[in-house]
Amino acid sequence: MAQAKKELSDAALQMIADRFKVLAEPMRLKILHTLWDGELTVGEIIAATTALQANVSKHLGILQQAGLVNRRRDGLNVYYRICDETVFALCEAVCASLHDRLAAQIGEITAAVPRRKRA
Amino acid sequence: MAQAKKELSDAALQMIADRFKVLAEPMRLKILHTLWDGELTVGEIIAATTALQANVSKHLGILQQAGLVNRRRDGLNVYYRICDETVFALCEAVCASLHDRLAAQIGEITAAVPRRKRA
DNA sequence: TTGCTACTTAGCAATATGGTTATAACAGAA
DNA sequence: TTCTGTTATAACCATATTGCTAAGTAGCAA
Repeated sequence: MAQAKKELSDAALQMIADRFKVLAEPMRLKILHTLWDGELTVGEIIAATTALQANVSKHLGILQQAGLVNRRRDGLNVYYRICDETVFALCEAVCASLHDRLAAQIGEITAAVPRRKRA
Repeated sequence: MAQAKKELSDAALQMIADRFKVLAEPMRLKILHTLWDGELTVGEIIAATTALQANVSKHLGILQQAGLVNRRRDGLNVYYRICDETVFALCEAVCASLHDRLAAQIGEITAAVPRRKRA
């Protein structure tokens, strides 16, 4: 998995960090989650997230500027969709990692707990 | 790639965002980069990153709390190493995505540039 | 034009974070 | 013990970000 180390300039590090930063907000993840199965209008995203319209719009702008979602106007509605496939892989990798970590912690604490009704 | 959508609680979204947030700082990425090939002491990391000792120590603490690096004391020195393999995959996926996006933008702007010495 | 709906942007307050400096804690040697 | 080298923590300042409210823009219909 771990390839040989390559040189990384400060500019490159900044770009990578910026990409992670876009994904580092629960509300943006929630929005991406609503878009998981396909494109939606802003109104539909607002309804699905129960967030204020101005916030959703701002976050969508950030996601678009990062190149993660695409914008399409159709009459009064604006449709957004995920256009960067790595979003799925990134989120799933993080979820898997978090799961593994918590599972390991459960194992450790379980061993320390006096048996009460360990199934 | 995109699996069927699952339910995600706010707590889950927060955990995922927190993980991304840990990776969303250039200095932490730089530290992880120095650890790419194996464990190093704090002093070695400081030398490799040319950052202040207090910063490196603080960032290492954040990385450790997130479960991304491991801490091992040996005499006066403390060794850190990457202990979450997903770090590699995440960074490489982001780099690939950034590369693709920039390459696409190059293609678009190239078509708009009056041919000067397009090789 | 006016009016309506859908969405975006501007400005503000509160919170959070990173870098810096200074100090503290830890481990070993003398 | 004292001294030294290594790492961690505390306190502060400056910056950045989020969510909120309010105002503005875009497209369509009458």
